[in-house]
Amino acid sequence: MEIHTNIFLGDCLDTLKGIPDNSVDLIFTSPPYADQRKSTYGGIRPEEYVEWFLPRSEQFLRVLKPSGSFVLNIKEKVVNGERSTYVLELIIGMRQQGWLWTEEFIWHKKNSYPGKWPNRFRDAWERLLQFNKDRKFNMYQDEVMVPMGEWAKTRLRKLSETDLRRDDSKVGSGFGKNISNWLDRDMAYPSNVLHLATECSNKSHSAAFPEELPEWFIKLFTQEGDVVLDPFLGSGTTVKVAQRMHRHSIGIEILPDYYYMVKNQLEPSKLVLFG
Amino acid sequence: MEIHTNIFLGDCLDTLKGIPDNSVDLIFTSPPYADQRKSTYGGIRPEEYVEWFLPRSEQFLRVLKPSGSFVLNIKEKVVNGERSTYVLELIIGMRQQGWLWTEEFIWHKKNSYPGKWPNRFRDAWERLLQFNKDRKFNMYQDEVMVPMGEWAKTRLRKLSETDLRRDDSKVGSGFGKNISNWLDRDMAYPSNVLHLATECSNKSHSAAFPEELPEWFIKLFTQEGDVVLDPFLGSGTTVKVAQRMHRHSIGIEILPDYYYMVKNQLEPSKLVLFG
DNA sequence: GTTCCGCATGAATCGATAG
DNA sequence: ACTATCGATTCATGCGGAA
Repeated sequence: MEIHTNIFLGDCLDTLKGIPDNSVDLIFTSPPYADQRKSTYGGIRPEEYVEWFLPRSEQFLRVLKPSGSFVLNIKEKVVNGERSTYVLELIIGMRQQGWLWTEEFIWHKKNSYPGKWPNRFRDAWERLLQFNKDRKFNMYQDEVMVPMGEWAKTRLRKLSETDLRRDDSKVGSGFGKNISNWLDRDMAYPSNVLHLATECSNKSHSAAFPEELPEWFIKLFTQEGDVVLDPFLGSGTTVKVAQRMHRHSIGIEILPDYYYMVKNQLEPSKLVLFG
Repeated sequence: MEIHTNIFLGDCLDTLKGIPDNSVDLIFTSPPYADQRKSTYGGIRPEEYVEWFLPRSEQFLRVLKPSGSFVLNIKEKVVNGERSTYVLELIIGMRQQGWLWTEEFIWHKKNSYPGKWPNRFRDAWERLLQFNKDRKFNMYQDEVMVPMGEWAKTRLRKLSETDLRRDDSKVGSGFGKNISNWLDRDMAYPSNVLHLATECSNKSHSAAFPEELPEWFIKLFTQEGDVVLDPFLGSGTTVKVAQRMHRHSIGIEILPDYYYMVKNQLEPSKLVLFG
């Protein structure tokens, strides 16, 4: 199967108009945060953020399949000693647009940026807002199971005997599905809190998020051959991970520097055999 | 110094009118969440939550000292497959009321309620919203420093003040002192993510939150002799902890059953020497 | 006294069933 | 159609009794 990784140079508001309705399985992105300093990337001011974002999320809504999900990594800045409210207003605005606000995951950054302020601690978490188009959407929970706590080890010893007997009878009837069910007993489903370290800075291009972040949501919300979109590509982490995981992907970036950097780093489209 | 622990039976909207302006150093509370605890509290519906809460938070704003903080423990429930937005609207409404939304702490509940659903993982976190009246407020960061390193996190997370004292008296010479030396060596400031387990099972009266939660914020935002208010007292965790920590406290509870239960559990006002 | 094991129990959420 | 109630699912924790 050939995996297509297409990246575009431009504003996603315009570029997305060339993307058909209902064609994307997962949108994962970390947009430029609102920033006081006009000079930096994007440089949208907090008070303008919602009106800047909503026309774009309208396009996201259009291109997303009804079975797909939109995961938005965002965190409000501190402005004048207060947390800004633009993320709250954004959620409310997107719901009026037709989005369903399904869930808010927390990304707990284990090694957050150090620092000390008189009236504030280090900010060690970010929001991962999950939006959907429809109440029924694809979710492959088994793909992200995690090892259980300590007590499982002692539990398993006792269970194993009856399990084996059950497995034997099942095997006799020709189906071994229960084996994996029981073997998976040391695995549990995760919660809506993710513990990931921020990417170490020994890489030349510091990304906004570690590869584990898009990887987790790509596993959770897509299968191989599905289409992943990142409309604010940045350093390209999302499409790199998508390509590695055998998902088609579309990336859009407004800044030429980032665009060409990502383009050079990506492997060319190629045949990928799997099965 | 005598520590006063006053609890009132009634709706805080009315009861607070007897409390003077600018007289409270910390408000820590966990109001009944929308549609939760219906059997006991009647259950405020999500659509009515903001208009129910705002008149009360107006009183909170009045009684809080300019140097004080208001910490609100809350989490929105899922309604018809979506997260409700009443908490977001509440934040926006309180800012219009004059509150500053200084920070949002995350309480990561390591032992969240179990369950499996096709489109959702277990909810393992709650919000701890910090509001202030003024940009300058009291914050005693050194009081909540934590040991550094992985080993320290697991070993000492639960080491409360009483535990430390017990170690000292038990060993007398060597071990306790080693621990405290080691404690002093590399302490770090915490972040805005708190890891605490919920209290469950066989405690005499299960509280909505563990004692560590009010304890942490009482340490952070007050000194001995300051005044702590919990306008939705519930099982009384906040005032019990405040009393133990030598802070004056005011608790208000609308349900007679809870009120009398807490009243019976509290130690009578007494002379407390500290220095 | 320790360590180990069993068990109850949560600020949950969904889907089906009933008025 | 819209609301209220109920059963099923599931995992970390702390207590109490047992080895």
